[in-house]
Amino acid sequence: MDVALQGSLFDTSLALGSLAGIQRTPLSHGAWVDHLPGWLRGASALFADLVDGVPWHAERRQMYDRVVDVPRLLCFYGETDPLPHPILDEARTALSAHYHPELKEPFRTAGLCYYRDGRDSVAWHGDRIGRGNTEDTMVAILSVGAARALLLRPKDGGGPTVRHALGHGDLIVMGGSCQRTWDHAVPKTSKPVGPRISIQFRPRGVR
DNA sequence: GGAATCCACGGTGG
DNA sequence: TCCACCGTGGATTC
Repeated sequence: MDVALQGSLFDTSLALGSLAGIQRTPLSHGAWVDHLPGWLRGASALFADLVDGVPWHAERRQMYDRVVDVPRLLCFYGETDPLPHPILDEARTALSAHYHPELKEPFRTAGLCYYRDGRDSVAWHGDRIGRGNTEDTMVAILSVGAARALLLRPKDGGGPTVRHALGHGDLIVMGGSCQRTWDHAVPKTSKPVGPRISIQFRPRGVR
């Protein structure tokens, strides 16, 4: 029996739901985005464990005439690193199975980002794997904590910006040519917003 | 007048 | 070697 059917007694327990309700948004150039709000129930427990349990790195970066703080905290888990929470192993396994065989190899790495408040952000980019790599790669993102906007727009400028709200326990998967032909960003916001952690699963490493 | 968008800037890693 | 990448702040547009 699906735990989700057992009723309110377990509403706050940490568990993954079914992936059956994923909504796919087709984009131009053969890109697509899948969205499943509230995939992870009890996400507050995961958020709290990650805040305390992950060895977050603050990075600095040379940008023109000065060194600036990267506007988020980071931690990367390579394919041989144990993930910081068992539910993340479950998520990675479930996602690898669900997206097979379109996903040609399983999700292996996990990149974690901690957006402390509305001043934290990530600029427009596509997740490339290596230089000059033209192979399409799928990225699955689990988002916990405060809701933030994920913006997507085509790299060639030929189309409108697409906006997704990333809420507590939501799953977003970018696939097809998305990393090659589209950029995405989490912009800063002046609205008061709490902290958010994203967990990005990929088949192989990106820092 | 605040929010959203665009642009220029250049050292660096792959 | 060489070029795409990345964050900020000012200008511009609503």
